Order: sequence, then C-alpha cells, then structure tokens
Amino acid sequence: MSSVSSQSQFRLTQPPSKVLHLRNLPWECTEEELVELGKPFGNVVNTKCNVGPNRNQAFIEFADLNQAIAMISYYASSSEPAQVRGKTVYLQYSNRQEIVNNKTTADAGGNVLLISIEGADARLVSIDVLHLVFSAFGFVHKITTFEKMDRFQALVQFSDVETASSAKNALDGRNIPSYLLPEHLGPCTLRIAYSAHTDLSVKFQSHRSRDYTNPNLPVSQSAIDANGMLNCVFVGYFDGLDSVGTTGRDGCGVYDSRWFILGRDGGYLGWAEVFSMGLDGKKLEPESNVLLASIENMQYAVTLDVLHMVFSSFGPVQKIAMFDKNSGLQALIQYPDVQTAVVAKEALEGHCIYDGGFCKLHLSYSRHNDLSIKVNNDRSRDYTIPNNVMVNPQPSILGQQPVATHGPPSHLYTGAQFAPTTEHSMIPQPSSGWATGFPPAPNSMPGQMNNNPYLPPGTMPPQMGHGMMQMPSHGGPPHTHAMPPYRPYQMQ
DNA sequence: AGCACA
Repeated sequence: MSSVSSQSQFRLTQPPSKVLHLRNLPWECTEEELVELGKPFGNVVNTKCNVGPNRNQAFIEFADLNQAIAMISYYASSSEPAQVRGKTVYLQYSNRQEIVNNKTTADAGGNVLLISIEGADARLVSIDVLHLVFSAFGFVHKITTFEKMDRFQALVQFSDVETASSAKNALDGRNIPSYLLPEHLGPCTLRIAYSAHTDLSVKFQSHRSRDYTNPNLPVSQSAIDANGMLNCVFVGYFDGLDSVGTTGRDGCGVYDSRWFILGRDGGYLGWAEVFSMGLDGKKLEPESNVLLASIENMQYAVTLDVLHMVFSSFGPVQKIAMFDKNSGLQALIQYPDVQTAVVAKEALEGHCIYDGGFCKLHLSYSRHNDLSIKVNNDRSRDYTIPNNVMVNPQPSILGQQPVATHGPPSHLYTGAQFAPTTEHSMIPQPSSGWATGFPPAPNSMPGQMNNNPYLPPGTMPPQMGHGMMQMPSHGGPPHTHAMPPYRPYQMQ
C-alpha cells in the first residue's frame, strides 16, 4: 500500500540490524575481504559482495546484533575509515535482518560457471581464448557461448565445484590478459557467477560451443577455419618456472610456442598452447613459411650448408638459423612462401640426412614468419643478402663434406644425389630443383633412397591419405597442388 | 556512495 512508499529511501538513522550494508567497495572485493573487515567485531556468518549495478556494494551479516553495532560504533568515531584495498568503505545497518540466499547454503557453487564478458570487443573473444583462460585452473570439459540481454556470455563446465570456484575466485572481475587477445581489442572483463547447470549439452564442436571430452563429436562448419582446422588448446599446469622464459608481450606470454598463464597475484599458474586440430582429432600446427627442424641421432655434424642444400631442393631458402636446444640441434629454415614449406615438410619429415638413420629430421611449422639474421656465420645465414654486404666472420665452405663426429662420413645428400634412383622418375634434377614443381616423393628423402631400412619405397607415411588430407579447404597434398612458378635460384 | 534472486 501507500503507507510504505511514503518513507524516504534514505533515512538518516537506520534501525540496527545484524546485517550491514557496505558501499563504495572496489569491484574486485572478495567475500574473504569482507570477513576480514568484520572479524574484529564479531562472528561474520554470511557475506554477499559484488552487489548492485556497479558491483561495488556488499553485505556482512554478524551472528549477533551487538557485533554489528560494535562495528558501526567503532567506525562512527574512528579517525581511520573502514577500508578495503585502500578504498574507503561506507557502512550502515542494512534494512534487512538477514542476508538471503547465497552462502547460507555454504558456497552453493556448481561445477559450471556463468561468464559474462564485458567490454566493447567482448564478442570478439574467441571460445579458444576462454578455454585457455579457464584451463589454467583445471580440465575444462565443455564451453558454450551465447548472447543474452545484449551481453556476451559463456558457460564453462569443470569437473567439480572446487575447480570451478578456484577459477571463479581468481578470475571474477579480472580482464582477460591482453596478450591472449588480438592486439586491437580493448579490455574484456570477466564477470563470473555459478550456473545452475551441472552438465552442458554440446551437440557440435562449433565456434560457439565445444566439448573437450568428446573427440568424436561432429564438427560444425563454423568451427573450421580457412585451412580446415579446428582451433584447440592444450594446457598444462605448474610444470615449473625453470622452463619458462619471458619473450612475449607484456613480459609474459609466448615461450617456445606456449603461452604461460599468470594468476591474479602474478604467480605462475601453468602453460597453454594453442594449436589447430584436424577433423580427425590430430594436432596440426598452423602452416608457416618457416620450418623448425630438429635433428635426431646426430652422428654427423649437420652444417648450415648441408641444411641449405637439403632444404633448397624444394624452393629457395631465404634464411637459416641454427641453435642448440635441449642438448640437440635445431634450425629454422625460411622459405618465401608457405606452400614451399609445406611441400618441404611433408617430403622431409622423419627422413634422415645421412644413410643409416643418422641425422633424422623432425619438422614442424615455426611461429615465425621472418627470421632476423643479425650476422652471417656458420650458424645462421641470410641468403637473400649478398655475401659482401653482411659481415661474414667465417667464410662459407662450400665443399660439402660432412664432418664426422663419430666414425667415417656416411653418404651425404647432395644435389647430385637427387637424381631418381627409384620408380619416382619425375624427381627433378638439382639444376631444375624445386622449380619443376615436383617434390620428391614423401618416402624418398634425397640421398636416402638406397637401401634405407627406414624408408620402404613406395610407402606412404601413415599420416598421408587420412581424413585431414581430404578436406576440401585444406591446401591439399603437394602432388595435387599448384607449385610455385619457376624462378631461377642461385645456390651459393 | 545509498539495499540484493531469477
């Protein structure tokens, strides 16, 4: 009726209540901080924070009315105002007698979180980034995203309530780290609540929903990028800081193709790696014009010139950088285009530079697109710059003799050995090299064709001919793909 | 800086 509405909304003196109303709180304020604030005055039995349109209000409920009175009285006469995170907090008795809902049922959280992403660019946050962020706290089973009330929201399902609550506690009110977002995006803030759901229903892997527990789920077209790949995230936890460097933006981010994830206190939470997944569930790396080669079983020294020769069979090698990694040798090989790198990778992967299984190549796509070669030496070279321009402290030795580290040199692959020795009669000669548009058959690593026990002739590597290769939008296997046009290329 | 579920 009207007798109630005639009361002023803000009375100067509230009747006492064991519930206190707090305002002007920082929006990051947690329940724990509220408990800390009230504890000196009595037993805090319940709290509620992030209340109101600005989420800067809260309630504290004491076990006893006198405790609430004690707190109000204290701060009424104190020279030091109540503070949370250095912010002055204003206190008054609530006009309710108890805090309803919420924590009375003792952290009635669920294993599913409801996430609202706030910010002008919230809609541009990909499901993969969300997965990455939340995976820092445990295995994410499923994610669905949707728009509601003009807000971009997501449901994130964890295994259990504990994991979900740790994610909520750490991330609620936080911005998604900028280094996980495309550079042009503005801040995207996470607002997190518990959902009533316990198990999300995900019918398809799509750009809106993912089920990370079911690799057999149908993939909707919307989840597939131009290369016919499904972005995915792999995450590890707490694997130690010693292996983590700081090379990314913001002083944190990418190391060795992994993201590492920092918690709210700046502490290390874990690492994550974003990659693309083929429809068969296999991990695919995004293609690149730069290949990362690691060399296994390196009985013979692999020199820059050897690498240059091997990789030049598929196209002009622009740059090579060699370095030691995990007590092994790795090299980055840069081609002018992705196609050439794809062809080279598929042809060379798993093959050996020397007979007998020595110096086996393992190739992956690098994240780099353009290597910066500071100096031409025996470990790195920029073949696009004439020799006399760059300082060349060690003259290149073009006699292609492998340096044996153990035993006599084996057969080194040289351009001359590129001549067909098997049924693959179309393999180009070194003079025409890659330019003929036909790479060596995948099983016929140059120089490896004779009696190589590792490479039965005419055998397709197992990864060939499977689902991902058949996908129409994929670049396609090299023999069906248009090759780069012929451009004369001078070997040094 | 001024009272919260749905």
